[in-house]
Parts: sequence; C-alpha cells; structure tokens
Amino acid sequence: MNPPTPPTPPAPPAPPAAPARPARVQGSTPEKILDTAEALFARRGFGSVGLREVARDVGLSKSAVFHHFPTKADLYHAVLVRILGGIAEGVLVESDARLGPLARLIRIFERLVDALAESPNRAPLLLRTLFEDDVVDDGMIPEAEAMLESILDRLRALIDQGIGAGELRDVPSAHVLQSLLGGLLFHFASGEFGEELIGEPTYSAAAIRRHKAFIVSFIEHGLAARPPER
Amino acid sequence: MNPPTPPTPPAPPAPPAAPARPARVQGSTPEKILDTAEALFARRGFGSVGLREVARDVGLSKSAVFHHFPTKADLYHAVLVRILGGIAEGVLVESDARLGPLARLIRIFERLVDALAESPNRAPLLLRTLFEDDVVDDGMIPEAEAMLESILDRLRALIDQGIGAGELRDVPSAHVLQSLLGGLLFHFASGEFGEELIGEPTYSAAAIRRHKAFIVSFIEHGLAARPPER
DNA sequence: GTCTATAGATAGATAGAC
DNA sequence: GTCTATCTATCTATAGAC
Repeated sequence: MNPPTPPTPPAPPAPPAAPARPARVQGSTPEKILDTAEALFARRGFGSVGLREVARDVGLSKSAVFHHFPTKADLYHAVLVRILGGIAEGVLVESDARLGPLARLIRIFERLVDALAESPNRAPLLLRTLFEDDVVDDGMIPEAEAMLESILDRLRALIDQGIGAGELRDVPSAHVLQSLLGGLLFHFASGEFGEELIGEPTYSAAAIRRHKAFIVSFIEHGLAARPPER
Repeated sequence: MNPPTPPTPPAPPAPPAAPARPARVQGSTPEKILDTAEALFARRGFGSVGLREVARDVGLSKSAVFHHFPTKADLYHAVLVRILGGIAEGVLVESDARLGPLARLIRIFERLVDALAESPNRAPLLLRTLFEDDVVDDGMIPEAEAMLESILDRLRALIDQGIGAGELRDVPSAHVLQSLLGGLLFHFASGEFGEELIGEPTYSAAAIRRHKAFIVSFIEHGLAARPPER
C-alpha cells in the first residue's frame, strides 16, 4: 500500500512541475473538472453528487468550479454533451454505400460498442440520462437532445431501410431500437452487479468482445430475415 | 411560497372513511409510506429524494416517517424488497414440467413482463438499483440480494437447461441474461424518452403487448436453435 | 404514533479580496 | 482564476412533549 518512492517522499500537494504518474486528469482546468464530474455523475447520478466533492477531487474550491460552470446543471450538461459527441463520432460517420442496410447496421453497432467501451463513464451516464426525467427531459438542453436525436434517427433509419429492403424482418423499429439500446447500455452500466453476474470485469477485452458478438448475433439471428451464412 | 393554509382546505388528507377514488395509497401507515417512497425513488433515485418530500406526500411529518423506518436507507431497502417480492412471485412459480426449457423460459419472461407492467415504479427502481453502486452493492442488504439472486439463478438455469437440451443455441447464458434484462427493464424504465421514441405511453396495453411480443420474438429467433414454427 | 423543535452537516450559489 | 467567507435552504436524524 505504501511504496517507498525515495526521491521526494513527503510531498502530497505535488508542485505542478513533474507529474509523477501520468494520471487521467490532465489538460485545462475545465477539462479536469469535466473528467472528475463525469466519473462522479456516472457512478452516482446527478442528485447524489455534490459540487463539494467534485471540487475536492479536482483540487479546487467550490467557487473555482462555479467560475467555470455557473450551475451544477450546466456542469452536468457539459459532461453529457461531451460524451454524446464522442459517441456520435462513431455512429454518424458515413459508411460504405456499397454495403446493404443490414451490414451497415452491424458495423454501426460494433462502433457503438467500441465507443461505449472507451470509458466506463459513458454508458452509465447515458443510461441515467435517458431515464432520469429530472435532468434531461425538462427541455432545457436542446444541444444534448439534438445530438441524441440525430444518433437515434440514424439507427432507426437504418433499421427501417433494412426492413424495406427485405433484409430485416418486419419489426417495430423504434421498439426494437429501444430495447437493443437498453441491452447494449446495460451491459456497460451494470457495474458490480454485472461483473458478478457474468463473472469477469465488464470492461475487460474479453467481455467487450463477447458483448460485441452478442449484439451482432442478436441482429443476425433476431432481426435479419435470413439466418447468417456460416 | 406561503399559502395561507385556511382551516380546512379542499381536504387533501382525505379521512379514511369513504375512498372517493380507489387510490393506490391505502392501507396502514407503513404501506402508505412505502407507496409514496416507491414512486419517488423510482422517478428520481435514492440521493435525489428527501424524506421531507416523502413525508409531505404521505401527509405526515418527517419524524413520523423516521418512526417507521429508522433511516432513509432502511426505507429504500423496504421498498426494494417489496418490489422484488412481487416480481419473484411471477418468476419463481413452478411451471408445467411437461414443457421444455424453451417454452418454460418464454412463459417466465411473459410473466416477468406482466410483473413489471403492474406498476410503473418497478422497472425504474430495479434498473436504478442494479447499477447504482451506492445503495445496494455495499453488502448491507442480504435480503434483497438473496431475492435478486434467486430470480437470476432461476432464469439462468433455464437458459442453461435449454442449451443442454439443444433447444437453445450455445450462447453465454449470463451475458445473454444480462442484456435481455437490460432491454426488458429499459423499456419500462425509459420514461418520457421511451414514450417519445416509440410514440405511445410505455404502459399502454398496446405497448405492453408489443414488448412481450418483442421479448418472445427475441427468444424464439435470437436464442432458439430452430426458428419457431409458424 | 405523531407532533414541534432542533441539531449538525451539507447543498447550491454569491460576494468580494487578491 | 482562485480563494475565503458567507448566505439561505435543505439534508438526515434526534429529543422530547403529547
């Protein structure tokens, strides 16, 4: 628990000269605040996180945090928008037009899995946001809502195209998308419960690979009109 | 902010004589508190609900609430245990032994959908509990954890039996169960977001029917070794 | 069993010095 | 841009009268 660290032992408030460990919290002060707040909001939700704790973890006073983000809601929204941006990046990219809707859908969901696996904060925060009425649904964050909508529209359009092209069974696309997202997010958001259930760390390479395979398998077996060629 | 509170307002705290509407909040005082807290916790989570609000909605003082439930965590746990009991009831019942594992699995999931549809609080509270580390995972509520485990064990055993009997494809049962639960819960927990996406009230008879059909369809097409006979 | 009163801590947010 | 000090409101929880 206490490695010697001979060169400069008794220096807990390290001067900003040599960052001993290349910790995650780097970059500008707003970025540091966003990183810290993202982790806390993802773990415990909007209401259960105090700005006192955020400020302490960043190494600032509460007032400094308020200087960068005028309200707690603003901070949450900034965190959310940053995460949605990272996810939209992987989803909204134009895919190879030579592929059919089914193949494109599979590719996009593979990218979605990768995007969610990139940080253990993304899925929990997104899942919370989608079903916590308080924070998002008050219509106060058009930016985040527009980003979310564009992602969902893209996915739903692909499903509808697949149905139209006869590649997918005639399913209620919105309903399927909703439940597919639920299963997708829940895996990465289920924390200790999920790890206990599946018996390995949620974000291990093996679990991510298995989850991607599950999502693809669901699309191929549960949605595709014809079973995959093997 | 300060309504005068005349002697007898329009009578919000209806006397227990004639229940004008057969409202949900009836029964003993602890039951009333549980009903109220359940709705609030489901909507906003543990940390964002104050006992002040619970007490106000019940029509009691905070102290009266504390008399029945010594701590806020105790109240949450009581709510959780009651919900898990209602769900386990539908899941742990012995099913017809003449049916194969696949048919039994489908029946149990149909009952699970019904159990979650019974109250709009069940799925949100359960979903929250499963991925909020704070409330449940501290190992302080063996009762709820044991109930949850028995439900999950039952479902997972059925999947494994189905695989063993050749009725289901050889899938990682825990992983599939996790994602299936995620999709199942998320539909009923997604609130305004879900209603906007699928375009109808989540708990409407049509949406419930559609969700049940989706779950069954997923099992039949995505898990069963052979496609269903039509 | 329910109440008022209160304790002690913390919440989000602001003022103003530096 | 960061700080200390402070504001007001609320938090969980307790004490004690009735």
